[in-house]
Amino acid sequence: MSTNRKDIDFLNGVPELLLLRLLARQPMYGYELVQGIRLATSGVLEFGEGCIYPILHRLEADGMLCSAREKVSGRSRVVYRLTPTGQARLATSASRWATVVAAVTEALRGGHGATPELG
Amino acid sequence: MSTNRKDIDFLNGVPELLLLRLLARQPMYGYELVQGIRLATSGVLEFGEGCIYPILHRLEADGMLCSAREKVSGRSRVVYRLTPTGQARLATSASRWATVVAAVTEALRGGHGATPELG
DNA sequence: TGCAATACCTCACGGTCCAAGGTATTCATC
DNA sequence: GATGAATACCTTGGACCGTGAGGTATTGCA
Repeated sequence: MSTNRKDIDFLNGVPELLLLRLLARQPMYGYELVQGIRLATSGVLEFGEGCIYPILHRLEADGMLCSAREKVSGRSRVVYRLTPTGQARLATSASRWATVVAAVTEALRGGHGATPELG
Repeated sequence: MSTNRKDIDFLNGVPELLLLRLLARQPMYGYELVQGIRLATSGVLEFGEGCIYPILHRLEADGMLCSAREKVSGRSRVVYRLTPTGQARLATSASRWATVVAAVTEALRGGHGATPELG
């Protein structure tokens, strides 16, 4: 029976990577980042606040980000900035991403040596 | 503290995709698929049996694969084959993968002109 | 005989994302 | 000024995936 399991979406780690990338460009606040990811991917990827906020808190706890309440457009918002540690993390994370993409792409194209003898 | 947590590996759904792809080429048995993924990705990606076997069972339960005990090299092995449903799943899954990769790539390349300095 | 590799399987665990809810403020419309 | 939508932040529960460790049995080699 075909279960009603949702399709796997290949998104493990992607929200964190995109948050780091957006914050490398400029400081932003949480809600703005939720919209920012949608815009940066032309609407293809969209992550809810229940995904984004916990990641922001975790990254800050790990020293990748620092936050500050600031007035933006006359309103108090929690603005996040990338720390040097966070920049390093972005570099390694983006590199890992490229490695995985290259490996999967190679496998999908049906590289040659991929066939151990069945006999 | 920074690094008690393992880095996210971007591998959600990748084992299933690669299994479908390898089986689209030819029938294979479980242990062979474990090695096959390593070979097909030049050793970059490696998934243990604790990852592969459950996926094979689930895909078979969903009608994507069919299995049969067969004699290979004089030994009894569980050989898996891709069904038409599995082939369709491979197509949509590979397409979804390409979409995600394109979207993330777009976001990663997004305007890097300005100084990453505090705004 | 002993040991490694092959071959299949299961389970508990930690981690990630998602859906759904809660609170509070601002803004447009009536 | 009342109403509702959008903004803005947060937490919780659950589903699911991949990992690592374990179990069993067979085969091949020294």
